[in-house]
Amino acid sequence: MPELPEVEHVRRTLKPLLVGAVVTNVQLHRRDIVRTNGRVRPEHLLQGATVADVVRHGKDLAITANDGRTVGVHLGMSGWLSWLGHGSQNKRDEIKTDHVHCIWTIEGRRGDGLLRFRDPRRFGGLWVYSTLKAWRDEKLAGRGPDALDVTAEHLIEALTNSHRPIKAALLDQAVLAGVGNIYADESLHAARIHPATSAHRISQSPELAHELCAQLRQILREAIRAGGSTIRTYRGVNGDSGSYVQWHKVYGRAGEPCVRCSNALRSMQLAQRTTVFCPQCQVRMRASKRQSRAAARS
DNA sequence: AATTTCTCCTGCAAGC
DNA sequence: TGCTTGCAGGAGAAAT
Repeated sequence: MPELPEVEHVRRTLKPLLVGAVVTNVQLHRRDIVRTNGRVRPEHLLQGATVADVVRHGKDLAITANDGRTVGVHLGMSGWLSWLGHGSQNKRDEIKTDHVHCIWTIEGRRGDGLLRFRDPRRFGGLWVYSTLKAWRDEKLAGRGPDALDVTAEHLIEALTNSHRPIKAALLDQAVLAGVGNIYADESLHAARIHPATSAHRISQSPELAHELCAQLRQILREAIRAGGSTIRTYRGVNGDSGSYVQWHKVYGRAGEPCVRCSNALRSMQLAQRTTVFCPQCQVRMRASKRQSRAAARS
């Protein structure tokens, strides 16, 4: 389940391998993994191009060429970009050849290799654009700011008058981009906020908004440093597992004692997601009786 | 209009 | 052992 830290780890690994390299061949094994309408030619998927950059916003990735051609990549739930170079250590990749939908042949300064897009569940996909700007304008349309750059002021502004649970708001890519189930739960626990707390309550308290923002950004930075979180299937470009799972305080730990207060962590369904939290030290802020009556009247 | 639920998909694990 | 069932969830569409 690649979220911002996993996608950023992929980007950082991929960038030095691809920038300045030439895409000499493209094999598309499944037409429908490219989500753009119309005919797909190898040139659309960068055949013949020299890679200029690998960029990211939230969970979205883009490989862009010197002439502007850009391929957007979203890993969805089970997407995996892997590098198979000369003398590659990527043994796992050599075994898993099923569900490989696209293979790019790369000739680069760091050596030649194959870049593969594998996605068993196909929640992910590829998008083609003629410019990087088109990717930003179309694919990123409606996305909130990248979670690494989000400010408390933005959260306050975006959550004013929002009455859904704060957890649902954090998962909404229009509010901020890059947070999924793992890092939503982890940041709410770190900030001692109950996941069912109404979002506008956060925006009413600058202190809480700043705390949530600071915890979220710190957790994301630490997770990037650890190479992300490997739950089941996620692997880095070279087949490496993300080690941030060992730092998870709540995700996947229902029933275990809270590291802060030793109370048993609980699990609940929220925004159609399994949500793990500590009922003891994650305080739910409820509306006062007077506010509830006022809300009922309006 | 804001918010929730549904839908897509496969692999894995638990239960019988 | 082999079957069925349930669960995992990103994000856009559909429903409320």
